[in-house]
Amino acid sequence: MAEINTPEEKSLNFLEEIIEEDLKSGKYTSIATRFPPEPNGFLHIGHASSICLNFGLTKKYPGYTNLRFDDTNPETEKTDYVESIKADIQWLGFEWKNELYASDYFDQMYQFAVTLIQKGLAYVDDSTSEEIRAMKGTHTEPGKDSPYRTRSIEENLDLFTRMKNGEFPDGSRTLRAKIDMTHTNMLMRDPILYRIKREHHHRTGDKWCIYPMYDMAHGQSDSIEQITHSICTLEFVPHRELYDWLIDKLGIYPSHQYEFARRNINYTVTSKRKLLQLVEDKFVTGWDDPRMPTISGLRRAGYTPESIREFCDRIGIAKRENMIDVSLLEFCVREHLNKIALRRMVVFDPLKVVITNYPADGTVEMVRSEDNPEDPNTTYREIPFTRELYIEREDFMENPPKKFFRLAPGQMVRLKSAYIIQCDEVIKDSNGNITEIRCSYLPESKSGGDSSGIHVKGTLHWVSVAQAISVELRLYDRLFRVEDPTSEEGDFKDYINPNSLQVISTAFAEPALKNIRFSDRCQFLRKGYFCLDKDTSEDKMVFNRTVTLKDTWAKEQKKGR
RNA sequence: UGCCCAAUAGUAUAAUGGUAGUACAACUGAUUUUGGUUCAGUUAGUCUUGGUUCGAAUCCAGGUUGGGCAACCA
Repeated sequence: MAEINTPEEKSLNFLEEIIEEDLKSGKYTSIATRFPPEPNGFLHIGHASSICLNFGLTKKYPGYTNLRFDDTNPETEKTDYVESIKADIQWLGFEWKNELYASDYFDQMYQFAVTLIQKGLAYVDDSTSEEIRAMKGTHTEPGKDSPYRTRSIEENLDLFTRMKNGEFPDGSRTLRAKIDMTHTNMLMRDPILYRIKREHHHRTGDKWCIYPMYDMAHGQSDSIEQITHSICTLEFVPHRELYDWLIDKLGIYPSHQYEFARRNINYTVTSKRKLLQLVEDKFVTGWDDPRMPTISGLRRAGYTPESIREFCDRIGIAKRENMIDVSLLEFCVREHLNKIALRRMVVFDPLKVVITNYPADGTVEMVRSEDNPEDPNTTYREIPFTRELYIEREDFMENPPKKFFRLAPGQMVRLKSAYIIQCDEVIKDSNGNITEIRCSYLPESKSGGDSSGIHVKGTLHWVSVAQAISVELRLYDRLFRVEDPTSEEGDFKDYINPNSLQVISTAFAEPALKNIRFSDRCQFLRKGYFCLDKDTSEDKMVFNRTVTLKDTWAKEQKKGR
């Protein structure tokens, strides 16, 4: 990526400030961060923000970022998810230093637990989960000590070993930290460190029947990897006290946890649980459905890594609750696509136009049009122009309102890269439906050599009937009809946008579209940005709409109504 | 009636005791062979009450509002 070396005027976010201070004071000479996904779902746009943050920090400052799968709950975790997560991070354009797993450290974590027992800081509790909950107290009442809290170190050591050896049934015993049952921070009221769970682990198989809890695993993994800045979301703030307590009592490398606010985006949801529901209940076709806010969904929709990185960069990071306008994401992708997309003409809803003064002998005239007017070195493609064309049905009105710059009886428009035409006659069927428009063209108005002296306000996209190829279009819109489906009454699924997908099975495209590859991005003139979908087959090309073009005319019409 | 975190235009984010700025959105206008792009402009903000100070978005105190915390989830 060619970064322009302008003087750094952009202000630092609060983490960059902390890091610069740490570097300046000599606390660290380089930093280490990690991205710690749990492999139990697909990555979404919120994760992209965290990825850009963690990897971005070590791109900006000396250091590196590890990818560490937080796989301490074998019940929900799968290798499939590991693969999709890796692919998504790479697609976003980031490289991790080491690919690691919390499960790599199970032996060390077990030793840490033993150490705590030996120091009299952990004990085996025989209480049921109901009993533990009951003794935990509430926000306003202190908890009560478990009757097993005073067991001897020897007994705890023996019991914990036997827990590991599989001598006790699932859920019958836990290892708990011995802290303070009256602590104002509920997490410090003797948190559970280890539980018995006979579950096949995606990496360690059946080696273990006890697994560490998040608090016993995360900070310890950070410490083992000597992570300097462990960045997580705000809901982990109360965990920091326990994070620090464990590192302190264990006397291991002091990683530090910092928290930022997770990013929320309107008109969508970003909770793995809800996303999973949308997939399972078939509201979408899969995790990579282009309407999903997952990285794979955005990728399939045609978003570019550059545009997502730009978006994450623009929204920044902070510690306050937020709801980001999805229009910023759309702005970022339009901004990038405008620079790189190949211009093509596709008619979504055809209306036949016959140029009555054009030769009726089957003449095919090739006109030239730029692939991208934004590119000073643009290439060109040839488009066949003939007597019979299709234009967009919405581009013609028999009784147009004021400011309608398109085709209407007696009105003139330019056909992009071709000629100016004038509408002479409207042909209707017996039901009064318009079936054809008869026009005349101005031969001297050809693009590139226009000597007609006539200026028209409207330019239309078009395709030649005989040479048109038919393609399928999938027009995606936002998944929800309300900004925040989670805060509405009832189930969030009640607020799904019923028109989030419109399929046009036969649209008419200029022949050059045939040569489009999967890596290409297109702008269908006046319609939006599109990319080839994986459902494309030998007989039919399928295109997904990434985003529409800004449409001030549509806005104008809405105001009128 | 606990503990923790936060509060700046509609949205997001700067200003780190000294001119409240930027981007998106919205709205005007100019340019345009895409009603796109580009360009120019407009609207719009420090939660509240006190205090410290020559001076407060910033520091302090009280209040208000929003969020998190009582899974053998992460």
